[in-house]
Amino acid sequence: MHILLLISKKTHKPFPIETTENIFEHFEQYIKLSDKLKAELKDKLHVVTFKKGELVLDADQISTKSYFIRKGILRTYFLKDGKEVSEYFCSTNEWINSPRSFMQRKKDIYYIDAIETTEAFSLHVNDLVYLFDHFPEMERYSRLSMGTIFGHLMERITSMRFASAKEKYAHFCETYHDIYHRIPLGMVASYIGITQETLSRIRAEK
Amino acid sequence: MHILLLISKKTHKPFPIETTENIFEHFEQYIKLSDKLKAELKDKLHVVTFKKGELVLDADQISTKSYFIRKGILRTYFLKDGKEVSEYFCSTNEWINSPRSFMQRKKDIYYIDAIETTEAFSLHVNDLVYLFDHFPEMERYSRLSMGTIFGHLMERITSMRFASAKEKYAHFCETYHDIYHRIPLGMVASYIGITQETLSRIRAEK
DNA sequence: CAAAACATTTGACATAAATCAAATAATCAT
DNA sequence: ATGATTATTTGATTTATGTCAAATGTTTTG
Repeated sequence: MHILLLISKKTHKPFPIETTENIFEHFEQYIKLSDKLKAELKDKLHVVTFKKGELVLDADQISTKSYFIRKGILRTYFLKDGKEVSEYFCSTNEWINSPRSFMQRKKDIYYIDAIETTEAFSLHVNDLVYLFDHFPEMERYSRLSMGTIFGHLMERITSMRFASAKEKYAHFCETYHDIYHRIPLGMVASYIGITQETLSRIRAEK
Repeated sequence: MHILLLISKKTHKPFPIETTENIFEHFEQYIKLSDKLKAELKDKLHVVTFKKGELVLDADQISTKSYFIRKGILRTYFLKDGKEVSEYFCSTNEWINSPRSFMQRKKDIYYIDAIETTEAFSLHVNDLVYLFDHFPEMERYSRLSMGTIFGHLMERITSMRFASAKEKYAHFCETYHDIYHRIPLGMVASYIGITQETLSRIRAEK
C-alpha cells in the first residue's frame, strides 16, 4: 500500500536523474570544457525542484543561487501598486536569478516563482566566484552568454517603444515561441505592459 | 600662409593630447591593470575626433571599432519608416559601438553619429580579441562592466512599460542627468518612444 | 547678414488603450 | 464531485497620446 503510493507519487513527480549533459552542452556553445572544469561543475551544481506556484526567491532575500532550468518555467516579477508585474520568464536550458541581487549581493525588488513544476540545477554565487577565479574560461562563457541576452533586451526595448498592443503581443509570442501558450494571460499582459482586458480582446479577435 | 592656416585649423580642432588616464581609471573600477596590460592598451588605443553631425558608423558597415568617449556625445539610432529612432546616447567615460555588429562581426541596423564634436579612443575588435586572449582580467572587466549596463537596460524596460509620457521623460532626465539638456528634443522623443509634439507639451507645462 | 534649412511649438481632432464594472469560465481545495 | 477561489471575457465610458497642419523659432551656410 505504502509502496504503491510511493510509486504513484514518483510517476507524478519523478525523482530527478543527475544528468549534467544538457548543461555541459550549453556551456560548450561558448567555451571548451576541460575534464577538470567538468568535475568542478558536477560538484557545485545541485538538483532542485519547485512545485507549481512555489516561491523560489522572496524580494526580502538576497539572491545567492542561480538556477539552470531543465524542465518547467520560472519567472521573475516585482510588485507595483500591490500588483505583480512579470519581468521575464525562463525555461529549459536557461539561467535565472535576480540579476542585481545576485551580482551585487544586495536586496532587490524581484521575486522568483514557479509557473510550472520545475526541475533545475542550482549554483551558489560563492561557487560561481570560485569558478571565475580558477577557470578564466568561465569568465569568457559569462561574457559571451551575456552578449546573447543583451541582444534580447535591446530587441525588447525596441518592441516596447513603437509597437501597438497587438504587435507587442506578437513579439512576445516570437520571443517565447516554445512556451508562450503555457503562461497565464495576466502574466503576459504585465510582461508586455498592457492591461489584461486589452490582451484578452487581442486574443479574441483572431 | 599654409602654416598659419594649419595653426588656425588646429585651434579650431585642437590636436588631442594622448592621456590614457581616464580610461585606465575606468578599467580600474573593475580590475587591476598590470603595467604590461597598460602598455598593451596604450598601444592599441587610438585617439579619434568626430565633428558635430558626423556619421561615425553607417548601417551598411560592420562595426569593427569601439569608442571610449573622452568628451562629447555619440548616439546610436536606426531608421523606422524613414525616420531616425534614437537607441541610446553615450558620453564621457562610456564605450559605444553597434553591439551585435561588433560582437558578431556582421551588419546590423544601427547607425552611430555625433551629437556634439567628440573626442574618443578607438579600439579595434581584433585588438580587443587579442587582449581577451592574453589578459584574462579583460574578460573579467567585460563581464563586470556588462553587468552595470545590464541593470540600466532592465530599468529602462521597466520605465517603458508602466510609465506615462511624463514619467518616461523624467526617467530619461535621471538616466542622462549630465547631458539630457544637450540632446535635441526630437531625438529624446524617439528615445523614450513618444512623439515630438507630446514631449514639447510636457516640457512646456512646467 | 540674409535666406534657407531645420527644430520646436501650438491647435484641432481622432483613436487606441485604460478604467470601471459585471458576467462567465476555469482551476483548486475539501 | 462541489463549492470557493481565481482567471478570463465582455461591455460602456474616459483619457492620454497620436496625427495632421500650420505657425514660430533657431541654426546653418554661402
